[in-house]
Amino acid sequence: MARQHRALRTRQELIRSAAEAFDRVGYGEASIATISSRAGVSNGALHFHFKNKKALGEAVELVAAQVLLHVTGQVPLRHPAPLQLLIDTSHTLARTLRDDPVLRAGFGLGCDRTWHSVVNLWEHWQDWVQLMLTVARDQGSLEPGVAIEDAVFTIAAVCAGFDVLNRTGVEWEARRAVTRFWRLMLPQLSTEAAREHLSPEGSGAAACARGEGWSGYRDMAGICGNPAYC
Amino acid sequence: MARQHRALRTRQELIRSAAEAFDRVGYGEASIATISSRAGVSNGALHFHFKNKKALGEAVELVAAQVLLHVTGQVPLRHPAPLQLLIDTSHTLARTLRDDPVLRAGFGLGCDRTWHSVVNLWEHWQDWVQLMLTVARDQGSLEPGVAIEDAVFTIAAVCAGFDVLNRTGVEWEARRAVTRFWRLMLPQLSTEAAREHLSPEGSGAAACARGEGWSGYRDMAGICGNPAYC
Amino acid sequence: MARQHRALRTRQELIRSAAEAFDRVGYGEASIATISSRAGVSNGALHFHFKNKKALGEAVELVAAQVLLHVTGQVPLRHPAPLQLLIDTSHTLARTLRDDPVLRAGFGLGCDRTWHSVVNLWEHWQDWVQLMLTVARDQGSLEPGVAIEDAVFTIAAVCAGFDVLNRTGVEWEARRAVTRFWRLMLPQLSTEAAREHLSPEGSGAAACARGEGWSGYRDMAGICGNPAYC
Amino acid sequence: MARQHRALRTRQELIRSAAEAFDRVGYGEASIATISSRAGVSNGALHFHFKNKKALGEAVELVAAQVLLHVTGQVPLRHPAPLQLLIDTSHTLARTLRDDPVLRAGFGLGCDRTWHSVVNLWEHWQDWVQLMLTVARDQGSLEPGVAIEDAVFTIAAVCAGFDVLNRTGVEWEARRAVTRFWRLMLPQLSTEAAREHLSPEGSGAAACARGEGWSGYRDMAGICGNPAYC
DNA sequence: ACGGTCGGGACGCCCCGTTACT
DNA sequence: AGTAACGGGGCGTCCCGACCGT
Repeated sequence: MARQHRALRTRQELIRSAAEAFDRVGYGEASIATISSRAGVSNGALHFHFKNKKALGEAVELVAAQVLLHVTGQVPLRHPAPLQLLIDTSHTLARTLRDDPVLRAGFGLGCDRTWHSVVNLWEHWQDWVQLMLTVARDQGSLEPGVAIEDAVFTIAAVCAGFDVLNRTGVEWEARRAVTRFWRLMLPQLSTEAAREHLSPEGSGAAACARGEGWSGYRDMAGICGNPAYC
Repeated sequence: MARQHRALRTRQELIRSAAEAFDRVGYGEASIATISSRAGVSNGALHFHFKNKKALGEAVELVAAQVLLHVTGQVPLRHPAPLQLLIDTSHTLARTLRDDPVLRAGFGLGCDRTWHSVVNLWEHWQDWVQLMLTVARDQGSLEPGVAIEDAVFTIAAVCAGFDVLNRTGVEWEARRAVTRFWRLMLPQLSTEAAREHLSPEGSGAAACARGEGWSGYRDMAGICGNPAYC
Repeated sequence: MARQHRALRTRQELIRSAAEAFDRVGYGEASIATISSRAGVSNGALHFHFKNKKALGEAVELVAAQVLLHVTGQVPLRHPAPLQLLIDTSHTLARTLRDDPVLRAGFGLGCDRTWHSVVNLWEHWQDWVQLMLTVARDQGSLEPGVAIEDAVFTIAAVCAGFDVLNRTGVEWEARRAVTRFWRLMLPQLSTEAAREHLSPEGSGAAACARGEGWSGYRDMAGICGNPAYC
Repeated sequence: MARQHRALRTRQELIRSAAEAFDRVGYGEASIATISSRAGVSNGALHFHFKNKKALGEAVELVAAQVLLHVTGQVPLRHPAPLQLLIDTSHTLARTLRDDPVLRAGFGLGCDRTWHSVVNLWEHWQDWVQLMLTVARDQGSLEPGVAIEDAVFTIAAVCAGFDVLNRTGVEWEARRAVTRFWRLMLPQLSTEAAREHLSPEGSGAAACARGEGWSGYRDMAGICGNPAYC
């Protein structure tokens, strides 16, 4: 039992270390020697837990997918303000993307030519955005003139773009960039009536301002409780 | 003289081959053996023209920068319709990005963790967008309510996002995606008066529909005429 | 435990093989592929034990230094006949230099333009000669007229010269050459009284004649017991 | 004719450059690219004059042999003071060895494991020493007790040793070292009568003190007049 | 004749992912 | 779970030749 606990920890450390390495230099350039040493275990230990480098990469992707699911949360089909939820979640995504190496690695692997993804996180995100917009339309808070597909593409692209631009070293505060986007897009998207109850900087702004950022591996530990991945 | 011509050809082939390889598997994973063989020359020839793999990467980036300059063209400070020019150029960029491996490689290197860029194409593009919006504002065709910076960030991010989404394997037609974006954004950006003269699918739509896509290395040959880069 | 024994053997084989290669073609020309194959292990095994070719060279030098220390032995400050000890040791050095590839490689690296030494064996030897002559002077068996420094330089140079001349392919028996030198030099160096107890061909001549040459890697194994070097 | 003159110059530059390179890093490590560039010509030019690297090495060795011949000069069988001539020449050799890269390279190649010599300069020198001692014996200025062979070996070894020790980076002034050696050896070698006319520091000491060192490539140019070598 | 430009292969060193055997 | 070892390439360098100007 105690031993299994230790093994779990080792796997988590390995996944974290791998994610950081993938995020830093990409999948291909990340050496498993570095990964294992940064995780504080030996080469042999890594190959005990993960057959391959590929298996390790898949594990990282799967955990990242879990994290993304955790960010989007359970989608209430009858949410009172779906557009605001969309805004808030986009902010959370940007923040998590900044702070959680695993999630960042997961999205990074998605456009890493060195790696063949098994899950497409951007597609997941895109689907979720589409779902929210559909809910908004049903609920009547979406401006009738806009085509949902147009909005979905645009929103997904912007999020992906922020991520890329982050990687290129351009200096900007992600939070502000997202706010800027919504400020510009919101009037176009929402009906006049709904607009005044929406805040582009996120309704949970206060919480964020208090510094409640990424919650560390506490969450991932929960996710990793799923024996299938860790 | 004839010999110089041959060397020039070799360099161009090398740059093209390198760009394709970088685009396919990223800088780090692209082996120079593959690059040289795909260019139809030997390893020795490659190292005769480029001291390093790094030097090769820099050459690709510089040529890509030239291509981008060629896409954006000379910016006429007194353009009759800057917003339309912005739209058209964004379409051209998307198309070129789809068809020209060198440009694609150039942007790809920008977010390749394996590579340390010397030029930031996204920044160039961002600057150009900002310039156009500023011109539009001066000219009065930009809606007074929007902050230029908000728009710049959004537009740049969308373009980058389209590029990334392309890489992730999501299937969509780039042309349509760009059009979708402008259809959504334009009403917000332009004044009522200017709006009716703007077409989100690009004013040169006819030309594009005729299949006048990327013109091959004819252009690059011209660019490479500059002895500083090739 | 048994594994450590195997690793030790591998390292020893590698050092021996490297020394032979360095001695044969010099540091720069000695390919690590040859070294590892001649040691009966793979390329990877070599790099497991030695980070670099440089590290391998340093190991060879350090082991050679140990061997030299073993040849000079513990210097008894109150030796009954320091001059005879000097003579005997010079013979031993010449013999070991002929038979032990590691020591030969160590001295060879010292004047290999391809290699930057970390220890200077010739300097060590020179210091030891100086020490012996000083002891001889204190003891009164050194002719008062000779300056110690003159003798040190000469003796050191002769030893080095024998080594070089060996390498040039000139055929001569080292033993005889050393004897010739002492026969010529001894009358000048020692006092009349001491002279008749000194034999230029070495006091252990009988042992040498019996063919008790270099003892193989038995000694080196002992030296390599020191975990710092092997 | 003028062209031939130019070609001669090129060959000389090449040989000089090669000698310096060989002396610096040894034959194997000296790249012909470096050699040709340091000579101010292109790779192609080098291969026009010398078929391959080996031919270049042989040329260096032959020129060095010429230089050595120039140092030893014509041996007068009836020299008034052969021992003094020996001393003087050994000093000249040491000085030239210090100053002339070609000669140094020649001797260096002799013990370069990377290179298979075609001429053995040390043997040449050894033969010359033997000749001088024989002349001295005939003339009666050599102490009857010493065996010529003993002396030859010793003297040759000392000279070679000085050269090696120089390479190892031990700091000493060559001139003084040679003097030390003769001061020690001379009383043993020469008859009582001859001894007082011999100076260990060389009879041409004054000239040397005036700084008349190595005469530059003026000599080599003469030597290289021999079309067989250059 | 003399020499420069361009290109071809062959290795050399090092690193990496992976695997047996404890 | 860790130690030791394997084999495959990757990059860079090197020696050389083929071809073309003067």
